[in-house]
Amino acid sequence: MKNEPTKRELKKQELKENLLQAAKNRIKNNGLTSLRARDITTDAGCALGGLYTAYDDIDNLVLHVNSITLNALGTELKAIAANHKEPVERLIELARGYLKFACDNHNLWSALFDHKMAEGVAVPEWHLAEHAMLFEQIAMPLAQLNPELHEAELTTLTRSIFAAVHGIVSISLQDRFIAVPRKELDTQLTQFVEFLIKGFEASRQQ
Amino acid sequence: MKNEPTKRELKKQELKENLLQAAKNRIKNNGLTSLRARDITTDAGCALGGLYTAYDDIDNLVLHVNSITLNALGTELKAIAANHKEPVERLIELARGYLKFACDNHNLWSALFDHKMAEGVAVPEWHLAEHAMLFEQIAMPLAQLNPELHEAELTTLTRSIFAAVHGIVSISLQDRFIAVPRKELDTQLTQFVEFLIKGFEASRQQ
DNA sequence: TGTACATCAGTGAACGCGCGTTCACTGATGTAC
DNA sequence: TGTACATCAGTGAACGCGCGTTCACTGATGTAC
Repeated sequence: MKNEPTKRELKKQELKENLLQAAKNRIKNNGLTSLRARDITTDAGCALGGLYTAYDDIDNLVLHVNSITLNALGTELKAIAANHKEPVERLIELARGYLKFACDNHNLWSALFDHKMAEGVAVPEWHLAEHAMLFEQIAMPLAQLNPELHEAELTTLTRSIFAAVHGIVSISLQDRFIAVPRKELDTQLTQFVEFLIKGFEASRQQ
Repeated sequence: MKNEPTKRELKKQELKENLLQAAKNRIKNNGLTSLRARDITTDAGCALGGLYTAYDDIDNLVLHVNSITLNALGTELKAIAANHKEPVERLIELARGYLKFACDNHNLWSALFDHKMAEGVAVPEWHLAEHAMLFEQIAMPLAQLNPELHEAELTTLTRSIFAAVHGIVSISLQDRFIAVPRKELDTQLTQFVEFLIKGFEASRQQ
């Protein structure tokens, strides 16, 4: 017969969840850099050592927070895709959605890119799959726009467009460079993606 | 009368230079993350404390290394600009040059972006000026392409193009994502900038 | 030029702090009868 | 259902390490006469 979750298992699950939420909120409010095990466990209401019964180490915990973030982003982008069927429009709205998400969740979003795995430790498979899901959102309208595109070309183009949009969003949100008002940034990004698609279509028609 | 540099001043200058080169080579070979004061001073042939007679702290030393890197990049880009007068071609070659530089000086180039100033400490003016010099290289051919562009538009467009190219180069050189062969990357980047300019010109002619 | 003193760049051992991780212990939960 | 024992999740003090920075000291360089 199927095992009921025991009281022990329930408590463990609850602890994991508490730690996860505590870590997420810490990152959200103070950024990844200042994340400390002691703060997380204090917030989660358990002892310092408790963290290590629930997760292998802090890296592992951060990975799970990033997973939540990535899925939240995925959900938003999928909603956008559902609301904009026309491919060009969809691509533009996806870019705008990405900017919005990055602005609204600045620290969580930064953690996605700032977090480096310990040397020689590979990113787990399930996390890579979550990345792929996002790329899929860009690849679909692109394929629709150019049905004759080969698989390899599509992958390449998807990557480049993501990287370009990410680059623009990224540079604008860094303190390193002069901040641009959110509204203006949105306009710029929209324009940029329009240029890009226009250029892409133009070169196709030659 | 003008003071000759004393023997003391000469030695001090030599020490500064040794430390600078040692730090640069450490970053070049092992990356910014694993940079340690002890390694630098060992390599430079001075005692640990010596570092603090020449530079305020490690951050300051890294800033000077980044300055060297930025100027090396600037020199290469200027040479490219000099060799390609036609604006579209020049923009493409600048992008390719940026990719080449990033590949050839991976760790030094990464340090440019990975290095964060200590909280609340601003990047010094002279270093910001070095940034501006690079943007200038992009802005010039863009202005040539569209003489009627306003100052603000030009700045904006320059930033976006830099950010997009940087994003593509950046994502390709991170271990996080699957590596793309250098040669192929070069082709992709060239294509991408071509699209961009084509789209930009098309939207101008409307 | 030579001597005696003053300065200060450079030394390196020691400090100090942050902080992730461990581990001997304990008390709540589970199991056997 | 109740009792006695076994297990193991969770505890938190202590460990350990890395590493930037300091500071009392010294020996080379500079200065005064």
